[in-house]
Amino acid sequence: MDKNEAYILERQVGFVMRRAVQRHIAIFSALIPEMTPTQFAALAKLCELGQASQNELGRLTSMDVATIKGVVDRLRARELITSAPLESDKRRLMLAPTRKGRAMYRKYAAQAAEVSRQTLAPLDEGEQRQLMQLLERII
Amino acid sequence: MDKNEAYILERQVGFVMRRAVQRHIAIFSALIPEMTPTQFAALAKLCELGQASQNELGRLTSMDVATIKGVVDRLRARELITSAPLESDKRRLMLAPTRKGRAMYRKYAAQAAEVSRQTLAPLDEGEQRQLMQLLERII
DNA sequence: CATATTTTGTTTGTGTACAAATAGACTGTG
DNA sequence: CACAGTCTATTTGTACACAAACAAAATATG
Repeated sequence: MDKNEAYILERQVGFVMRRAVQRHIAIFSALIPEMTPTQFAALAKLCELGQASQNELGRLTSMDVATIKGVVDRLRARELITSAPLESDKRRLMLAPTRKGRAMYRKYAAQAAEVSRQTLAPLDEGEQRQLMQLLERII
Repeated sequence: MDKNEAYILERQVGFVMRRAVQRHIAIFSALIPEMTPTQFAALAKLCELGQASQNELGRLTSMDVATIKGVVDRLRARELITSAPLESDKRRLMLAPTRKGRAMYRKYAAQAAEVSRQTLAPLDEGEQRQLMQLLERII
């Protein structure tokens, strides 16, 4: 059994990424305690689009059908978005941000960018770009 | 409102890391459907240590007290680890892998390394090292 | 047109992940 | 010794994340 064959947990990408995500979420919830990264992502994308079906929003934010349903339910419960079945396609549930939802998005967009900055703060600008590019390639 | 100030979800570290983790987990569960990355991490660390308290194992695998409890419960239910209160400190729950647990670890250690390889496959060796080093710095 | 297939959404079950509250055991200090 | 503070584990509640099974609606195809 070669020493180099040893499985070292701390050197596995999955483990390191999981920890990096944990730190990121901690930073997020310190700066934006009002909502989760996931909820903000859905709200931000919906504000960007103006409107979208639940399924569409899920695809664009990388959440599966069950996950996006829960996120949408919670956003709607807080009156940040509305939902209504589409007349022309009764399967689809069209979502749109409320005035309150758009205000919430505007209020926290800068903070959310700050979350990214703080997450990447240990790196200089070139390294930040590098990391982002490398991450995008392993998606 | 400057265009450069726009919040673009797809360019936020948190979002990109979340997607990279999703892909990693998908690769993991394709190669090792028998257990989750988290369960394997706990088992691997426990096999490396020989034994550890639940709390210790949680710290070493970056799982909080509630999370490690659930993971330990499931590993114990599958008879991959044992647990027993420590005589010299009755607060602590000492864990150890069973023979079956060690066999499971040995069986999948190579596969787990392969999961890391496939996750990083889009990158060449230098880029892989770079990514790992950058990730470690933002933990 | 009729039906097979696909798409959208819901539900259920399992598994992380974390906050907060609780209880019991230990340790340190007066 | 007493007891305040700390450590370990448990419990409860909330929130992703995904698989699988289901129903209803739309689309494709023969």
